[in-house]
Amino acid sequence: MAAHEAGDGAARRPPAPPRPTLSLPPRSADFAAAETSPGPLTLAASLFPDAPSPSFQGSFTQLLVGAMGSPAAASAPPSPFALPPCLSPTALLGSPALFSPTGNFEMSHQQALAQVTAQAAHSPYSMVNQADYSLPYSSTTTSALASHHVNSSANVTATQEIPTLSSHTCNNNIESTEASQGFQTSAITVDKPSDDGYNWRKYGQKAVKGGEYPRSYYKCTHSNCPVKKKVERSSDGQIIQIIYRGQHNHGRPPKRRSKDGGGTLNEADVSHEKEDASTRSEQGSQDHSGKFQASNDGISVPSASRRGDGDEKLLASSDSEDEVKVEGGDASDRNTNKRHVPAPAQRI
DNA sequence: AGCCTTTGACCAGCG
DNA sequence: TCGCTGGTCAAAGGC
Repeated sequence: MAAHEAGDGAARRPPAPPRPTLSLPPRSADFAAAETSPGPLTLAASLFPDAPSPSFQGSFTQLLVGAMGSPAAASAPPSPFALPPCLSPTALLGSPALFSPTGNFEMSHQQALAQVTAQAAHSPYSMVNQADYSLPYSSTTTSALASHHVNSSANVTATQEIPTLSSHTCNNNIESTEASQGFQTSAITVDKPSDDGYNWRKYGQKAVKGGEYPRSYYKCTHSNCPVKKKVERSSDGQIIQIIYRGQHNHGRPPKRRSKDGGGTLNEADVSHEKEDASTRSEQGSQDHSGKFQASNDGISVPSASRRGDGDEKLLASSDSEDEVKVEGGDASDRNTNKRHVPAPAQRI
């Protein structure tokens, strides 16, 4: 491999042809919608018109921050709970059980943890049964979530793709409250960051955050589909964070990989396909009326070195694009070092 | 043959 | 203005 690497650099780049796809305004056009959309709290409020926005917002933010395990949350009630995919903010929002009629959370973090972990246990995000989920969380992310559920911060920060969540599944699962139940934490890590039903092409990898976590960049291979995702892995290859950007402008393609028993669309696929269609149209309106944008770096990455370290920024910051962030693992000790290049990401 | 991964370089935003 | 950092490109190779 060194062969092509050697001559890869400057010779590959002729001097100056502007990159067609990159000659976009800052924050590429893919995410243009994000910039014109209201922030997360706006949507939150729109989802819960009955909820007095101030208290709701505060609670919502606290939940997010608490879930993220960010420094800001450290001073909050102990909140070592992890949000599994199903409990993305939107899922939470869509889960009336989590809210009092007044819009306040009625759950403690511990309660939430119980539900969360229960969902993780029941979640289909497993290597065994990787039924397609609308929200493309990786099985390995789930593994990370599960294995770290006690003391980790699994972040689910959602913006625009949230409507593709299979909230019905989540809500069903949320009924199960046995946190200790069935944590078959498969430590299996696959190179495919997530078999979410969509096809992804990796277009880049970079060591970020001091090189602790190699981040991989994926694009949806569907033509004209703007969706991208970033996948961060821990040194042991486990996915610790997935960040989705944009919306799929197409349905889930028929499964091609038969690795996990696929090959044909199973029932879940079909149902999600339908759901996708419906949620997409829903998204369309949502994009205009209010984009869920709880995600921002300040929240999702508990780091003192991140730009923006105040609660206010956590609340107000909305400069991130359409992102759905899934984070697993223990982030408590991240971001401490300056860049150092670790051993290359392990191939699994 | 076509698709995907790898990987160093380039580019832009930000402090 | 400069350096750092994150995001992306695109050739080469693999499957």
